[in-house]
Amino acid sequence: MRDQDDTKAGTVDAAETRTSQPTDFIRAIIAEDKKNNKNDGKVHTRFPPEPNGYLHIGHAKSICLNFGIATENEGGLCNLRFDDTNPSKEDQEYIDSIFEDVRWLGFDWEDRLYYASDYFEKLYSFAIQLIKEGKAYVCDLSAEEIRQYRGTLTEPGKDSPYRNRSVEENLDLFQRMRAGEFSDGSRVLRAKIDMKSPNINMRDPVLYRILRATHHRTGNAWCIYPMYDYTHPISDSLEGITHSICTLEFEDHRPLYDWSLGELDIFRSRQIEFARLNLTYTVMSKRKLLQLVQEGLVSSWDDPRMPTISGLRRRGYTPESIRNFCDKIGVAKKDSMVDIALLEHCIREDLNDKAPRRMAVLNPLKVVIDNYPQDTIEEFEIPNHPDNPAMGSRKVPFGRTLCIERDDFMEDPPKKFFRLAPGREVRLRGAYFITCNEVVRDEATGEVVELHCSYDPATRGGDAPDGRKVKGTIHWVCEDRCLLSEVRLYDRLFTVENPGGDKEGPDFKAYLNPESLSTLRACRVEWSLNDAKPGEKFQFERLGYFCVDARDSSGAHKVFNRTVTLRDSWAKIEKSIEGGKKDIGDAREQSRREAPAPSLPGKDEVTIEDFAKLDLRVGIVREASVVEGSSKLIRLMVDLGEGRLRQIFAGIRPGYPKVDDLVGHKVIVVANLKPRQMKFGLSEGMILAGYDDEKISIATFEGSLQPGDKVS
RNA sequence: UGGGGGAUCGUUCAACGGUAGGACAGCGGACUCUGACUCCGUCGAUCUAGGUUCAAAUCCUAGUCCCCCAGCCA
Repeated sequence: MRDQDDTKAGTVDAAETRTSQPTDFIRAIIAEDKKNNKNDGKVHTRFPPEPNGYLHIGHAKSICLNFGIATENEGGLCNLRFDDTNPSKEDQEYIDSIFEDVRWLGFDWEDRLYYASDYFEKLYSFAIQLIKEGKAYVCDLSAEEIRQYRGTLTEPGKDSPYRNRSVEENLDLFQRMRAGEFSDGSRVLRAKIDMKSPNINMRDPVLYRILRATHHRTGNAWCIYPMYDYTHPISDSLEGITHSICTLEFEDHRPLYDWSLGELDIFRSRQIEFARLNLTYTVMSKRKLLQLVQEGLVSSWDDPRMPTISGLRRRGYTPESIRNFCDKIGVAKKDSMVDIALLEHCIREDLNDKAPRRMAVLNPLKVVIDNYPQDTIEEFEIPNHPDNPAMGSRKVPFGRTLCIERDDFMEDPPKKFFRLAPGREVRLRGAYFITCNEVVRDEATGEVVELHCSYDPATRGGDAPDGRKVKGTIHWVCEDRCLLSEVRLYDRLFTVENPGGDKEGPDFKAYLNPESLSTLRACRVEWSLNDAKPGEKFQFERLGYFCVDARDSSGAHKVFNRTVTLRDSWAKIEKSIEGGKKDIGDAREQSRREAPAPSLPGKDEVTIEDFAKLDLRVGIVREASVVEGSSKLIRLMVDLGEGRLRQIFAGIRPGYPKVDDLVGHKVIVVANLKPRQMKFGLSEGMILAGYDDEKISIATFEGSLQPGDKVS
């Protein structure tokens, strides 16, 4: 079994690991109920997955909530119950994965494992009871007819012609449904409630359908299966669930939930709804995740790019980090989209303390230390953690030829580059100072293939006795004493924040990130990693956190998954240089060095820093139309390369009597403006334009710049 | 246009008639044998319009916007 150590966490007390005391409206309700001694002060929750897919981080939120509430309350309990009422979609494989995932997350249902299918017989009896009391009837309408009779959102439904069958006939028919006398879909059992209810769920909802499918637990014992809306409240009630916590979309099912318990006059569980978790740059619906798996867009449910628990586990996430994340996101009723950066923060926070440090070179560049003795290997004792001596140390071999990261050398470096360059001295982490003397390139391609350096023997261990400092420390491995490994670099699965957000327009798969996985097969990693176990986690210094892939590694051949990069302030500097902010950056430095510039009379000044906050982007006008009811506004739909168009209202109609002329123009858009709600709609940006009292014209662009490119 | 929900910094969660606070992200700086970590600083919000009140994110009225519901799925 993999990740044995993590699995042991199965007995942790979630209340103990809680770093703060989050309070939310659900816990407030429960506290209030306890105070009033409702249910004799007992708190009993449940986590009720349907075994038709793998659990994902959204389920983790629910698991942490339900099990968390149980452990926080004296005597509180949380059941695990499979909501297995639809055999056509469910599978034992999913059940097994759910066991593993819940346990791995650190929660324990003890002896309280239940299946809705265990209640089939009781559910049937309750149905008989409803029929006898005239509260349910067998309906012979086809699925299509039921839909028509149901009415619409704005029109009431019509009573089924079978609604007033006698109790005897209903009883007979329902018993024969169970006995298998009727074909699939030919009849259903419905609750008799109110076809005119404004709540569609109350328009005589279906309770049972005929479905000949082999159930993963009950086999072929049944050919009628109860519906969720009927099964769930009764299951909760039978288990004595005091607080039945579910997601927002079930809010308007609550009247039916309450109806079932009320009409049957059994223990009243209370349903409470909260907003499900959405995470940026991923999808969270089981349907979409299943699609990714089935269409081979990812390798499996536990592909490390998946937001599934098993994917996160394989990626190198720890249960603690996920629990902590669930604490931090809170619980509320507002639809929300949590920044995946918060998840990344949580795993960094955890692994920073736990992960031993190692050195690994992903894109090797050969370095020869010319003044180092031939055929000599020495060993450095390097601590496993800079702040925690208790984590010990390991020996790292060093020799005349080394590998360093290609990115750690630049022939013509910009000012802020602190790493190796011709004539520069840097520290090899834990070893020596070296100075680059010569660059060897491939004659044909011009590519740098080797560096010749000299080392200072006096700096052994990494410090210079003369007190001289170096700006940079880089990591390295000994070329003759290292491991050749495969490293998989993962990035976000989608290129847009909300890939499932388009109701019209492209399918979510159109936004898959083609660079979500890059596999490096010629990485040089430090010798000691030879002993690394599947699932074991490390920090590769200066690169990120990595774990040994539990599926594809074998003794000699190791595969490392990058869990998450380290925070990288150099990448930001680099990006700002490339992104065309260079001029502004330099100007910023300049303005700091120089005395304040003389003020311009009569003008309100903004600083260069203020101006730099504007995110100016190239946009292409795709649509333009006049705004009825406004003499000035034109409504523009502008392409900023974001995979959707932005609506922008611009007061430029006086300059553009023929709005169609605007279509196709490249314009400059202030892209990071807070959207403004206008009378005519939301305006998501501004277009730069020039004007005097009479004329107005927008600033347009020629040339090869593309939508979304930066302008400065 | 039926019913059910929801609107607070860029994001997310608080504040329950009495100083709008935290976390993440951003920005700036200090420190550093990881451009990591840590530390310090900083930016930044109550959907709109009225009303009640000494005092409103919170109460009232009227709007606006967003989400969910017409499976014999859950």
